[in-house]
Amino acid sequence: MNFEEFKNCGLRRSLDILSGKWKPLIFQNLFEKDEVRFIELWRNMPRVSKKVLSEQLKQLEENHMIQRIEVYNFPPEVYYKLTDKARELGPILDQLHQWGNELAH
Amino acid sequence: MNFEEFKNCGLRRSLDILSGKWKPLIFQNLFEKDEVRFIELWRNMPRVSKKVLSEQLKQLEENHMIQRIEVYNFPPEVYYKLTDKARELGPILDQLHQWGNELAH
DNA sequence: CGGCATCCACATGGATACTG
DNA sequence: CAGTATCCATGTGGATGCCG
Repeated sequence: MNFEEFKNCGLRRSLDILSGKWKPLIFQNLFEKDEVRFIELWRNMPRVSKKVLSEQLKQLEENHMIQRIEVYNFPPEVYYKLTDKARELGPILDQLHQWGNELAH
Repeated sequence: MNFEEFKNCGLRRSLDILSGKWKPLIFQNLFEKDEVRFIELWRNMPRVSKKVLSEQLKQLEENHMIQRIEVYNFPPEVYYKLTDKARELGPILDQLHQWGNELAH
């Protein structure tokens, strides 16, 4: 594999989608349920600002990993759910999780 | 999974090890052979400076993903090879690669 | 050859306040 | 409630040069 191939290779694309400090935790939260409301997601990761959480969700949406579902209320209600393609990542992330837990530290 | 658990969870650790612009390409090069010499590795990714390549290799070494083998010559010869633990990543990265290639783009 | 030193550009994420 | 706007600190990687 040379550099030009690498730029667009599947591995590079996958890791780019997963890159971001809070992405794995977002995935883990969304795997557990069908839909999760923004505020609930945020309460599960209180160390992140809403700005940053919004950014990461927007990136995941652009990458077709999540679907954004807005209910037109006041106050607003917005839910996020994983796409089918994202759910395929489940078993792979489980393996990474397992492998990482076996590391000495 | 709450935030405190997440900080040290296996998934976060795995992705941290893989994070870095050139890490996947380093892995792919090293998977193909037993040992690879520094200069050969560098020639396979000519868009990266030697400084950056060195940094990424050092991080991988600190994470016990590669072993650094130095031959005391002049000019110096340094080889890198994957550890057994790193080789376990092979099948997982293959799945990520496959999944990434199936994405519409 | 295999680094390291230096300097720099840009991206990422944090803190806070504000708004429809 | 679900964002945006603004400002800022830090980190990551690129460019170049030097050195044993």
